[in-house]
Amino acid sequence: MKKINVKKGTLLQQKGEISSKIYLVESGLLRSYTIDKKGKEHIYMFGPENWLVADNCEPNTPCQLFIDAIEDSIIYVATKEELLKEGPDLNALLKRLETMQNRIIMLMSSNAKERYEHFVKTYPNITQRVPLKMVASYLGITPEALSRVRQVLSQKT
Amino acid sequence: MKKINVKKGTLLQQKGEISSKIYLVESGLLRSYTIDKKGKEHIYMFGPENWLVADNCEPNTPCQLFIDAIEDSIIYVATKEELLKEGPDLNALLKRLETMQNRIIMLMSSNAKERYEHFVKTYPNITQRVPLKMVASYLGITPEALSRVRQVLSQKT
DNA sequence: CCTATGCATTGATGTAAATCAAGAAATGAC
DNA sequence: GTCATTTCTTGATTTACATCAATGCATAGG
Repeated sequence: MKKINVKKGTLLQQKGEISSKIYLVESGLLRSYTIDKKGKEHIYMFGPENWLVADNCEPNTPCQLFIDAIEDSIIYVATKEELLKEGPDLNALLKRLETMQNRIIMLMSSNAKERYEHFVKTYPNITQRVPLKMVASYLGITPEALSRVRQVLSQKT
Repeated sequence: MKKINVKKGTLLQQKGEISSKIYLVESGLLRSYTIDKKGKEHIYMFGPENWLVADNCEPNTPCQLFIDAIEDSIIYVATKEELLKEGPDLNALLKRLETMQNRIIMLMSSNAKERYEHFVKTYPNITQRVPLKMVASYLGITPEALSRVRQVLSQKT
């Protein structure tokens, strides 16, 4: 498990690579995202401190996700084989499944405003660290739509 | 790990229950779903033969999902504790993560037609076994929208 | 310091899908 | 079998959000 420093903007993994790695964030902020056929970016996950960032693709197939650093970060890198050998953290895996379940339910049932509220709950401390357009991309809405949602929410306070 | 027979329509688990179980489907078809505050149903997952159906909620907290049988089914039931003790199937877990990742990307980036095509790929053999309105609920669209999508797709063949 | 580049906001317009409504078809109960 | 209930389809209308476009603000680089 190698420890590395990366500068803001560093691309750690490209869509299409075969042996996608696992990244454990010690400090800083990563993001994983995909680009669809229309060239549009969709953020799959943010990786702040202590999060595990990875592409859960099948072994030995091209991965789907790009991973890069939104902030200068210190991260541990491991191959999936390494992690499997030493026995992965089951609790972390279950926690991950829970997060994804919540996200799926959110995406199926929520409008723009509810999605934003869900995001604030899931990532309480990173709203100020991430540009609005990335939050919008994570939520599956446009920056314009998110801007308007935040406007009405801020008027309520 | 108990083996049980359930009739079509049997409710195995309610939203709000504390000790949610794990269900391994031997034959038949289960579904897990939630009901939002407007009373609308959202299907989280179908469970055909050999699928594992479960609510990935935190231990000892109320679960989110209802689980019931869409067909007469034969299933194995286990508590999460049991499964953790005997060491869960890592490959199945990773496969599950992959499925969910694909679903999330689909929900963020696809329109009604693409969602339906994604569904047919993910569950090739159950389109005929599941009423249209449930497929629509799984895809996060209305039955009306799905009906229209299928109409234009069938004209193309 | 000034200018270029990217980001956020705001307004006008377009559009996919939701909602509402009614009828047809399928399914199930008796 | 008939009747009742649910599901599916089709059409008309509405709506939330996307798209397009313009402007204002930052931040970064020379």
